[in-house]
Parts: sequence; structure tokens; C-alpha cells
Amino acid sequence: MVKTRFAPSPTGNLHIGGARTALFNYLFSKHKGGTFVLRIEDTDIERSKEVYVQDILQGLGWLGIDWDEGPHFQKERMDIYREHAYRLLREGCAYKCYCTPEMLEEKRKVALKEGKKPTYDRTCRDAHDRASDMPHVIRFKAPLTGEVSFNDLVRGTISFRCEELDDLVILRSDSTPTYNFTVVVDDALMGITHIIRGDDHINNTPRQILIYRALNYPMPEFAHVPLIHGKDRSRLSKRHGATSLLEYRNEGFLPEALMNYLARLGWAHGDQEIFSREGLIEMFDLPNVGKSPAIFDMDKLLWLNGHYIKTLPLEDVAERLVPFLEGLGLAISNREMLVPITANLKGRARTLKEMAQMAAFFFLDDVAYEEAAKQKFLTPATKPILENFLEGFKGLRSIDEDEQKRLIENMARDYNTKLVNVIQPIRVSLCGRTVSPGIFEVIGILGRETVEKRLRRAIEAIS
RNA sequence: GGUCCCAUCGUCUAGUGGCCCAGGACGCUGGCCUCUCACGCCGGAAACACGAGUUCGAACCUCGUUGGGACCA
Repeated sequence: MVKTRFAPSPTGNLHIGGARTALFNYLFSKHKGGTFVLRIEDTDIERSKEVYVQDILQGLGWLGIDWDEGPHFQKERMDIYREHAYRLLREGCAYKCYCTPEMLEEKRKVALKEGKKPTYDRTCRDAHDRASDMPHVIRFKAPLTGEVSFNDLVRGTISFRCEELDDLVILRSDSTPTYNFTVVVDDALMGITHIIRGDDHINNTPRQILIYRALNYPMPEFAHVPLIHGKDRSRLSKRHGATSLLEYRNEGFLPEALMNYLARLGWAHGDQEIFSREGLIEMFDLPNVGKSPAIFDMDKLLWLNGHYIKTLPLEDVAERLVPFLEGLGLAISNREMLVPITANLKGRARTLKEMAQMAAFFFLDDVAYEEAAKQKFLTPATKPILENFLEGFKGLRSIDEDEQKRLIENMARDYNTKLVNVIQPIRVSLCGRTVSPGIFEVIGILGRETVEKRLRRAIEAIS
């Protein structure tokens, strides 16, 4: 039975990179019919914040990555880590180290000066007075020679020489456990079979393997996926605007689009670009994950988001649009208009936020005219066009597209001009700007009364 | 600096020795459609980092170089 986990530290928001790691774990476990665990690694009391925990939980929930088990909190498991540390001590796999920070700093300087590596010199490793109650840390006793290697599911065999590894601290002098120790204890106890994480952890892996062995717990599989990079090719961080996932939600992205994008970033299944959640679960597997870091590309995300806006059920998109309209302070007087408006705008907007902005004029009878549009199309010269149109419009038997079109075509003929010259003044009158959906559709949605009202207002605005 | 990892169009990638003088997608660009703007459709430019080697044959295998990244300090 496959079991994966996502184990973020609540020291920051859940950003794109973390979300992708979570997604890969989620997809892999579902693909294999296994379970997915969420664990919050909040042992760093200083930097861990409840708001970040909430951000992570909400972000995952919004994306639609739900966990089968957890969230577990490491803070609540401190005793377990201590027990394990003392067990290693008892069994001779660890030792108490009484070196003070000052001593260590001194040794580091000396080593550096002599051109040696600044690793711990193992002074206390073979000392005998282990009963002392003086302040001490507990260090893991790493093998002095040999090699640690593992088969990474995305990279293949990776090996490290033990000479490179030093005796890392597993329990600090204040009795708090360190990162490399807690992960191993938790992953082992929770029965995690596949550890899928960012490749910034590759260097931690050999130490962790050694701890697994010392603890005599079954070894999981490892898969290190490349990090997502910013445009400057360095790891995505705050200065790239690596903000919360929820930020994407607020900007009007759809979780379907983001999931699709994240999955395709560093993973592919032939030439296919569009994947539903179900499709991803069916197709996703580790061997297809790329080895090199990927750069986040907003343009492609926008394109995908536009694709989902176009293809998701209209009613659904309309429903999701509402909060964005409200966000603009618009009173949605007529909910009947929502679906037709969505149908109109879905081909033009790439985000829900954009769509709301484009839709604003539908809800505002006293729509503001863009200055340039007004200068050009609401002038004494176009006034008669608007007056004639209003007159003709009132006499229309119905306002379906054919009727409207006939009226405007006749006018264009009378004025001996092109359709566009008749339409633009009308468009500005109704929408306040020169860009909008097709004018016949706009009129159809607005309805007789509103159209007449807005035309009159525009005519007045000229004089 | 040490260790480890990576390397196909600007970007995401397909490609696992002959199907590739390299395919798809975003972006860019020319055109069509058209009441504006989009959508859509048709077309175009654009890449195997470099050098050796293995082989009848290399984007694919090996070595080196260069470049990039991560971690540690």
C-alpha cells in the first residue's frame, strides 16, 4: 500500500513550489490507490505561525488536494522524538556531546584556517564520562567510512561518501529535536512508503537513511523533484512574488487551471496539455517527472486559465464570477443576466477578475465614459447617429440580432458609411468604451429599457 | 570553497541508437474571420551548450569542458 505525505513548515505561505510538491504526492498516491498524509512541521516555534497553517490548509483545500490522514502536528509529538533519541543513545548509535557553542565555533575557525572542512571533529564521540548532567546535545554516530547510496525514483542512483557526513545533532541542548531526525521518525512511524519532495533535500537524504538504519525501520523510496525557479533561474522565493496560493485564487485563477499547469510543469504525458484531475490521477507517475528545474511561466498559466473559463460549464463559471463582481462593489441587480454575460465574456477574459472588470458596465447604468472614447465617439457629429438609432430602436418589433442588424445596416447605408462608424458611438454610449463584446449581444442582454436609458444619457452628455 | 544534482526552441516539454536536417504547447509573428477587442482557424521564425570517444549510425551511451542550480559552510 502506497502512502505519501506533504510536510510543510508553517513558516511562510503555501506558494507555487510547495503546492506542486503537494500535488505530486497527492497524484502519486491516488494513482497507486494509496493514501496521502498531511503533516505540519512546526517544531520551529519561533518562526511557525498559525496564520501560515491556515494559509496552507486553505490553499490545499482550494486547489482540491485533500488529504486522507492528518494534519499531524510535530509540536504535539515532541515526546516521541525524545524517546527515539534516547533509544539511539541507549543502543550506542548516538552519544552525548558536551562541546559548547564557543568551542565549536573555535574549532570551525581553526579547521577553516587549515583549509579543512568545518565539520564536527567528534571530540565527544569516544569520551567515557557520559553520565554527566552538564549541558549537552545528542549526536548521531555516523559511520566513518563507506558509502551511502539510494535509488532515487526520478534521478536514479545517487551516492555519498560517509567521509562527507558528520555526526549531526539530533537533540539540542534544550531537548528539542532537529529537522533531519523528526522527519525520519515521523515518516517511519506514519508508514510513509514514498517520500516525494523538493531536490533541496537530496543532501539530507543520506543522513536520514543512516538514521532509518540505526532505528531499524523499513526504508522508504525517495523521489526528489526539481524546484520551480523564477525568471532569473534561481529558486522561487519571496522576491519573485512567490506569494500564497490564495493570491492566485484572489486574482481570478481557477483551481482546475492551476492544478493542470502545476502538473505539467516538470512532468509530461506525450503531447497532451489539458488534464482533468481524474486524467492526472490516471496518468501521473514518477518516472515521467523531469530532472531539471522548471521556470514558472505566467503566460502559459493565463492561457490555461482562459481555456478553462471557456470550457467549464457556463453556470459554474457564472457562479464563480459573483465574488469578483461583488469585489468591485457591483450590486448584482439581476442574476438572470449572469449566465448570458458569462457566455459573452468567456472567450475574452483570461481570469475571473478580468471578466468581472469587463462585465462591470452591464451593471452600471451611469457607466463612466472613457475619456478618449468620449472625445472620439460622443461628439456633435455622432449625435444624429445616436438619435436616429434611438428612434429606430424604439420602433423595433423585437430586439433579436436580425432586427438590430437590419436597423444598423440601413443606417449605415443612409449615412453612406461602414457599419463600424454607426456601431462605435452606440458602443460607447452603452459600454462607456470602445472595446466590448458584440454590440448585438450587449443590447440583447441589456434589454430595451436599459439601452434606451443609456442612449438618452449619452445624447445628453454631448450637449 | 566542499558535496550533490541538472543541461532539446525565449518558456513548458516529446524524444530512451536509425521513424528526427527534431514533434507539440505557451509566447512572438504573417494572414483569414469580423461591428471594436478577443475567441477561432491557417501559416512562419525559433532548440539538441561545447569537445572528444563508442558505433555502420548519436539529441539519445561514455568521458571531459563549460554553464546553471541546490544544500552545507
